[in-house]
Amino acid sequence: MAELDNLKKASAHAGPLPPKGSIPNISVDNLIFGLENGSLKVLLIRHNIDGKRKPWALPGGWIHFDEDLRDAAKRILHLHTGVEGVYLEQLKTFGKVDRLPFGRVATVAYYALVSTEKCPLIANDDRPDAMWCDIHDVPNLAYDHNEILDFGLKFLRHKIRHEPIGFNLLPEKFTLLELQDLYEAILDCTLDKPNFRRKMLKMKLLESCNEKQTGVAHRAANLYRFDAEAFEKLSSQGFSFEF
Amino acid sequence: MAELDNLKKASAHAGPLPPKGSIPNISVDNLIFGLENGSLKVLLIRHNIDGKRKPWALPGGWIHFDEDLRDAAKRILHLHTGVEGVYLEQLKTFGKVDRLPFGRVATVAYYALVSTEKCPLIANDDRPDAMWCDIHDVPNLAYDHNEILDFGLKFLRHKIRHEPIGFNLLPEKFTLLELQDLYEAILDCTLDKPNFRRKMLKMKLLESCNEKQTGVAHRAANLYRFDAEAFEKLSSQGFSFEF
DNA sequence: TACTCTTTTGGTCAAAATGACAATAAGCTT
DNA sequence: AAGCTTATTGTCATTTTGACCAAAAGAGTA
Repeated sequence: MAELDNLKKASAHAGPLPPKGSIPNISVDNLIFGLENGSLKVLLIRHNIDGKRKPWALPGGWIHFDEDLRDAAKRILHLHTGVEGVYLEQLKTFGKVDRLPFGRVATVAYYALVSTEKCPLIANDDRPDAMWCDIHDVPNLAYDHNEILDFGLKFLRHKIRHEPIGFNLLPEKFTLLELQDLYEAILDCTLDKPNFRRKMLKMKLLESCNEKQTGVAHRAANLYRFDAEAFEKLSSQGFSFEF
Repeated sequence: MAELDNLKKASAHAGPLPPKGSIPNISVDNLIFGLENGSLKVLLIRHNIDGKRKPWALPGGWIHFDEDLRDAAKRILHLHTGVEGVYLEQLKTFGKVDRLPFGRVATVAYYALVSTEKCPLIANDDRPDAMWCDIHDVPNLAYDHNEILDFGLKFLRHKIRHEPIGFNLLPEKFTLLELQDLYEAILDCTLDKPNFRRKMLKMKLLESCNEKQTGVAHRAANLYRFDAEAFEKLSSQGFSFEF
């Protein structure tokens, strides 16, 4: 049968194989951005196989036959790092012929923005090493994962100016200064505080919590939360977020 | 061998099979937008198999083992429609478990914007029917192709406001009114002529051809071309296209 | 309590951008 | 030459932006 030839070719590799029940030739990889003390991090893992440490990599793996792509990404992220409850968005599919040394595999990259404090990396004997790595100190990663990261970072910088996604990097309640620090960290620039505040508030996307920051040795700032409902409403009226 | 089980599962379908030399479980589909008389079109094809007409669909197909994703999309587009020389950008990968009635296939969707006059649909005995279909009159398409189209259309509307991609829908030399009509067609709104002109010219992305429009029964407008070089330069300085 | 320190928050002001619209210029047709 | 249509330029009030100043609020300390 002709198909069998193709199938053999598909699995003709000397590296990690897709386990039983998973689709050959496709994988998912997760690019998880986090914010910690005002600097941007990315979540990396390192497999230990037969006592040998593999290079750092994005957490990724194979897709089950009966599983949607995003579900697979979510499962694998949790499996490798213990991170749960993040909303994954598709970034791009990377499919160069030679991106892996074994066989032909296209990988669907997903990304998410989280606040690292809400995402503890829960170690476990079955799990690889995991770390939040500062975006400026990323080592050589496995396969084409540096390329995926570079693409994702550019994407993030563009996207944060045109869509209100930055809020995902912060805890639910945040101060305007925390939000501003986030923009400065991602865009790598400095912004004027009063002007930032004015522009952000005028969009009417922030709802005051009527609560103050605590534990600071100076005037406490007001806390806000992102008003997703207001955003939906405005969007449907043709509003377009800009920063 | 365990892998062979997976491989069989991968090809256990009763529908179109990936031919020998192609990757199972992944395909590409092309979403080609065109502009004709100020209205937005999309390129559709209809296969004839054993004299039976299949439903209209986006032009797509299987990827060769030794072929990059975009190359596959390009080859297949040409194969089915005769359209050549368009720049395809990746849109998104669609991979729901049940998106096809046979087997599990994720499809990487590519899109392009072209001026229809530059893209004649070259018929050929081996080719399916092909047409430029008005965006308002799209019929029920095969599989999840309507979903792909809807996603692509939303994507286009957002993107055209934030990146200078609209120029691809026009011939190399165009008038400001043609450009404005394009924006109005895609965004489905009306714009003020002098203001549109002012804003567009201020961005310094248009280079005058020092030529006039011909064949019109009134004052001929000046022709412009998109200055990609200027755009690159500005972009690298942090400039961000907005409309 | 009074004073200091730090950060939030509320302003001002000139410059630039926008939206609405009037007016002029250019080129074809009759 | 007159009329028609569209291109192009210009005006003006309003809004938004960028730079910067200053008052208000707490927390800690003398």
